[in-house]
Amino acid sequence: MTNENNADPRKDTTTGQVAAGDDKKARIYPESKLVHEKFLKPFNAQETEARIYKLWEDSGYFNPDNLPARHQTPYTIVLPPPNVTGILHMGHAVAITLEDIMIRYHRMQGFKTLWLPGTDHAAIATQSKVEKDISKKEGKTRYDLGREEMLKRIGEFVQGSHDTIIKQAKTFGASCDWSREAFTLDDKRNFAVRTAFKAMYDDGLIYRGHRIVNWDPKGQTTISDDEIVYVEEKTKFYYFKYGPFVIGTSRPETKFGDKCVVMHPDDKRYSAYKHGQEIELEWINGPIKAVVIKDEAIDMAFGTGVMTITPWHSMEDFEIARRHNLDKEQIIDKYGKLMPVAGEFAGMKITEARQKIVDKLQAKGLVEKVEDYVHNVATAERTGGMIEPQIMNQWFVAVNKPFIIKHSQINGIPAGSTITLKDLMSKVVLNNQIEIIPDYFGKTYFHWIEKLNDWCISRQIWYGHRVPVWYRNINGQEEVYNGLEAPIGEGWTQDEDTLDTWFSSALWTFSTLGWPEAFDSTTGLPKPGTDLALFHPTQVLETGYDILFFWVARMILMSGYHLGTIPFSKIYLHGTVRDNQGRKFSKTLNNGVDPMEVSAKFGTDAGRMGIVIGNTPGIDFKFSEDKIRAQAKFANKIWNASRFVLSNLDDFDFSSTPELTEEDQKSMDELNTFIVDITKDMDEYRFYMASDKIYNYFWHDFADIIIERSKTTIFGQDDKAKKSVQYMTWTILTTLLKVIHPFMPFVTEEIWSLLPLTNRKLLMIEEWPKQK
RNA sequence: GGGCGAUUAGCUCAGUUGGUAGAGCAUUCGAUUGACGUUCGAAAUGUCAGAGGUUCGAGUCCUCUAUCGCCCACCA
Repeated sequence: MTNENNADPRKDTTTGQVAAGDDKKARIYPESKLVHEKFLKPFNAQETEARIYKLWEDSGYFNPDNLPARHQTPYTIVLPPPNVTGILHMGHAVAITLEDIMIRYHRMQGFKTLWLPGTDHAAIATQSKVEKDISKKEGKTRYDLGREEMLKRIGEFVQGSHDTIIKQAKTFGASCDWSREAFTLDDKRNFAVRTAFKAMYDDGLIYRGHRIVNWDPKGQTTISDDEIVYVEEKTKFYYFKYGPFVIGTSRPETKFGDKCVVMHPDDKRYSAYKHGQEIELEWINGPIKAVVIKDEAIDMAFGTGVMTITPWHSMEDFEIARRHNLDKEQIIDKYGKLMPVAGEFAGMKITEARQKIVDKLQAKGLVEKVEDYVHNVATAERTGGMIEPQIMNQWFVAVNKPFIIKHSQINGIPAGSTITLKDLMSKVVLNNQIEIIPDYFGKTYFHWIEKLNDWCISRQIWYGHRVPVWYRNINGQEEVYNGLEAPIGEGWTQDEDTLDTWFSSALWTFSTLGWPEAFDSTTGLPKPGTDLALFHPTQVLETGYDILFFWVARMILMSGYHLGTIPFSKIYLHGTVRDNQGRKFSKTLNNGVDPMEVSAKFGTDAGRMGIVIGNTPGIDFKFSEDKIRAQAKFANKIWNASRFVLSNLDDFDFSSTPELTEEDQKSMDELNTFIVDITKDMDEYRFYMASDKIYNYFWHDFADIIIERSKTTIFGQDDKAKKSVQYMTWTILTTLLKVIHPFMPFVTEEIWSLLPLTNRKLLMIEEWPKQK
């Protein structure tokens, strides 16, 4: 990382920062009135940033309500709420930078900009993090502590994470309206969740089903299909003699309850066996009776073309059993141990039982052969636990069930029409009401929707929104009640489960803007004058492509259903930030980079610019210190060029408009062309390109050519030409400071504050340069 | 198995509707006591993964192939 060729001992080769206490520069421009003494040293980001951020915060302009009158048209972004599981990493820094660029640009363009911040309680992720910490430090489980104490501990942890996150975001220059900050688990959001749940329950779109779900024995909770991560596993594939058949399996431990042997109806090898025929055979714990089932789901080419089924613990088997109305028996309990049906193996963990079962079958002469086998096993994203499908009572969102939409402003979906949630999700992207950047992610999106099954939303953890359903049992008759509040009467108990964290984040674009209070259910429109009416739908949703399904799609679902609108008109997807070798940042590799360190070392402006240039939407971005270091130099270049321009304006009349020389006029025309070009890039969300052009134009056109050339005139005798060049350099400098500001807000605002301006405003609310 | 993306200078990547190949970092040579301790000028390095096609013209559009990466999927 260090530059070994650099022999200058005064220079810190790691950061490029100049050692303090050297006043050499103080002698160069003692006579220039306009050059503030701060300019006598290189730009000092560390001294500047906190002070400038305070200036912005104190101005109140982060809050759209305080912006000057010219700001009328709303422009809204909701910050993807970071999980309160830890501190922000460079991926968050990219998001914050891009969103801040969008917000600052539009604020300068005169929009009424709202960037609404918040944090996400991240249910499972947070609870399992705190559980791990407690287990490590105190050797206790959540059951030792109990629900109340556990939630208290999580609350304390969350407060700490939250404060760090906010501090980090501010350090990175985020111009969020902190007065509107929200949390996915605060009271207002909880009310929004209960309201949303009830509406969908009443419409039959949320239902309780006794269905097969993804059970995580480690986390002791269900998870949704999207929270599964497939991990390649090398294991054995066993062939067992099963009466007259040979069956293949990778999971001998599930085979106790298998009383059905299934084959394809067209499989000629087994045409002698008829559907429904009973066969007596010797099995693990003695003789059993098995029924022959013919089903087209069987792949004749795989294994022997015959399999037994375990409907309780396999999605596919469950479906086969459902089709033929077969018994379903539980073999494995929720702790991953064998049930009494396993006989002598009961109570054993499946991992240890497997080999013992195979040994027994071997002893009975029932093992045909064993092969090596590589397959993908389902694990839980957060805990890493091996998913064990189980049949359970859980809550689901029905995505394929037709319902009548009450209110709709969505193109092609009139109010009162019958649709499904799936239709809702695909239509708005299909008809371009929502634009995805880059557009090819639309294909991925549709692909996902096509395969989408009902969304399991209940979780058996404690941290989260409690399922707003109450039960009571009177004379063996179960009553179920769903409402905004607990029912009146004796004997009701609330559902123990909590909701998937994405259920509350799916409401984020409108739960943060005053929904449901701000929504008029009679007209189907937001009540006039409310945040909801003003700022929703939002303009852009900027996030990583990795949560397109988890979050983005579900926001579209919820906004469409509850408000009859799109939640945002653009989706900007940034890539994953990787290290300079292209590896993901991870705790095990210990290659993480803390944005705070980047700011401390190179300055926030450099950090922001270095992660924006060349960061194409949808494409993974490699982080490198070299890129940041180059931009730290750029910040100083802006600083020095500003000093030079200022130092030659002592005798300039700022209220004058001198006649320009042909050459200076040409520079002004080129500036205009540049502004036109950049503005187009900004409007079309090509920040990776705009930033690169800005860097090049400032350094290699303005500094290297225009300023260099101006020196002859500045130090020459032609007074008219000098006035012209002074005007031209001053105009280009002030124009460029505005253009750079969204990208590098601190250094530009600091310079702006040192300029001899009349009618001084903060640069952050100056007008974006007009193109001629 | 299905889908998506990438492949451009030594490294990291831009290249917007097709019009003479670009930047940063690294390298080499030179300059630099009137903005720049973080400066300037110049140089070198590319059959734009490969093959075919469309076109007056292709890094860019189409087809196929290769390699790498990612996402999705209940093959027991």
